[in-house]
Amino acid sequence: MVKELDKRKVKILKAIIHEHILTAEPVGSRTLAKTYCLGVSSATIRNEMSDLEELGFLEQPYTSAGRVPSDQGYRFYVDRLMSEDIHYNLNMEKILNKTTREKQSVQEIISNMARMLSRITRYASVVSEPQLQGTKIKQLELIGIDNSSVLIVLITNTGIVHNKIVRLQEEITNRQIRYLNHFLASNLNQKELIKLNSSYMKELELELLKKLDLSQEIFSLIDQSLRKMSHPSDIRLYLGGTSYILDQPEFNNMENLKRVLSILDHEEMLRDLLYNIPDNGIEVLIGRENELEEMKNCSIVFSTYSIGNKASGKIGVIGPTRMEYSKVITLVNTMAEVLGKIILELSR
Amino acid sequence: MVKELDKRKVKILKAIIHEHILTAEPVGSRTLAKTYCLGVSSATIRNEMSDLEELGFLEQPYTSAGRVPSDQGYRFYVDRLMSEDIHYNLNMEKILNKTTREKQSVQEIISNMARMLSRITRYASVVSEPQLQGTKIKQLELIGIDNSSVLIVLITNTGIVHNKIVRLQEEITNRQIRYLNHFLASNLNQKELIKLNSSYMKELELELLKKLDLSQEIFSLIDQSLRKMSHPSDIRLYLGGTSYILDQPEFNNMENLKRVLSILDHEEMLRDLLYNIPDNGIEVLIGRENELEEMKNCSIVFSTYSIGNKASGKIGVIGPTRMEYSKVITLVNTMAEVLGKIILELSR
DNA sequence: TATTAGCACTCTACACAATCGAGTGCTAAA
DNA sequence: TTTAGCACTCGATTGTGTAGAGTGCTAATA
Repeated sequence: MVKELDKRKVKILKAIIHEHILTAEPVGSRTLAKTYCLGVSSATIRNEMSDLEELGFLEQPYTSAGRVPSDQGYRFYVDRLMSEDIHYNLNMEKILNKTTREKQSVQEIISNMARMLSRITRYASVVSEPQLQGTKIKQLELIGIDNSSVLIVLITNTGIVHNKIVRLQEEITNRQIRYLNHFLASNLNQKELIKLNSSYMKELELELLKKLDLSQEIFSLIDQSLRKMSHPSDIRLYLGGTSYILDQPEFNNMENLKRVLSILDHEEMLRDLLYNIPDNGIEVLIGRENELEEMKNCSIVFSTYSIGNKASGKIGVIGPTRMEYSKVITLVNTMAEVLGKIILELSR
Repeated sequence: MVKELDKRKVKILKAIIHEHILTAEPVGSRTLAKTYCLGVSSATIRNEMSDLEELGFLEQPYTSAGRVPSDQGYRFYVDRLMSEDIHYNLNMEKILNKTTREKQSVQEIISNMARMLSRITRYASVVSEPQLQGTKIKQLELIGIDNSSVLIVLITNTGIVHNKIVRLQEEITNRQIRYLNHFLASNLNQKELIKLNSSYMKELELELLKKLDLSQEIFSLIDQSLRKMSHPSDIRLYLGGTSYILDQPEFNNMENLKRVLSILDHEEMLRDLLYNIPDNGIEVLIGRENELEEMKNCSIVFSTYSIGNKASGKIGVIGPTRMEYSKVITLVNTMAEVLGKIILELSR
């Protein structure tokens, strides 16, 4: 689809993108000729720029202004040009390892990661907990609170703890709870959450009822809770650095700003956004490439972190289209890797 | 300290405050004379306004502009004048009761409360979990995860669940965990968290070690975790409607906006702010009355919700100084009451 | 003595014009 | 094919004038 660009066009496009990322202003041919050693005059550059615009890589805010990279321009940059720029020094990994490998719960680590990521990039960051879908139950245990309510505690092999209080219509004894715990431990521990479909659960229920004189209420509540806890909407999101958005000149405009912040303010929207990102490695959505009209001036750089070899959670950054892609991408990649490793290690 | 104002001055001050809350603009004498039936001419109002300014209740953005209420002006309004305005219809309570009393955990209810509060007031809202300080342990239970790590689950009588994974240097058997659970249940359940000072815990530790062949490690970890879980910094805050701030004309100015949003972005700051608010009923901090320079253009209306008769958590609103105090105060009050009641009911 | 009409004055906001300058596109020469 | 040169465009900036809302003061009035 994309026509090949000759070498000089590529060079110029790249220079324009660099300059624009730096200044946030439209880039003109003279500035370009002066500050970058392109070996041609501004007139030539002008002609090339005109071509690049026609090809869709650049945009002109108004006649006789400089050019600004289009979404397609950034896309080309990210896909083809950027790799040459990645010199970003990544002993980062060591630093991350050190600072996060203190005695912390997985959830604390994730929250810290979000904070760090936004502090380093100066963009807003979002990190999700590991999905429960792909993970196994490490422990499922009931704790009796009083004679008609119990706390269901789910610990996954990824170290995430979920809990839910359920209230029963009828009473339950400690003996029954002990039996249930025993039963659940032997039938559910080490099972993958995703395999607990309703037919399997039905089977278990029947088996349980044979052995224990207890109405089906408690079991169906456990079933429901498990379903709820492993539902995407129960996965927590951690965000950091929302207010960095304000530092970006493109959001000096109240309209744009309001749009973006209202998305970050609504967790369910954010969640939708994340879950529409495919799971394969790093994913960059530039401008209108994401489906939210409100985010048309934003780019989204997200990676899936994996625990072992299971796709698991998302980590990434939301910033203006004029983003420092090379830095952000390497950083997000590294952090995704480190996060996956840390959680894996903790879940050993 | 505050000189008594004669009746007419009060009437005028009140009119100005009303008008300014409505329009967000400086209020002039002519407008006032026309729209409010004050029975005097604009000239008289001018004189009175001049006096009110001298007394510190009004401010003038620049010579020959209208007047704007000062912090002191709002303070006077809130303390002395507002009560007459509270007609805000509060079958609210019923609505809240209905919508929130579904099967939800305390944490979900709190989070919903924050959302509701901001949606109704159109200001940013913050709700904190109940403090752990004043509450009792309902259950403290260990769940073995593998032979060197356990999950400590704390359930308070207010229905809040905290948990923490601890990793041990040495191994621990299921039998030991069972014994520990038994021991903890009989010694700690129903105890107030605040009474678990170190001497009491020391005592328990000695007693435990007599009976169980286990190093002191696990017990001191439990002790630490309890301390950490009941520490203020572990109490979660739920905020809602951050982006409503953008709708307020006083925050069209980027500087102000950035200041406020960066506070809302930093949980620890917010926490400080909340914890400096005294615990007696509703508290209104107007403009510079709060100690954060960044929030000098904001007012804070917070109430402490109580569970039974124990002061417990905070619920409230952050908005511009030009706030609809009467509405917000009644609303926050009601929500605090309802929230307290719901949690009490759930913790029965 | 308190109130008010009247008036001069102040200051912002807004609209309009002039100017500047960075940038373009085109043309013709190298 | 490249480039120097030039006319042209258009936003940003600056300046000027005006309208209007508001004030404070003074003198007249009840």
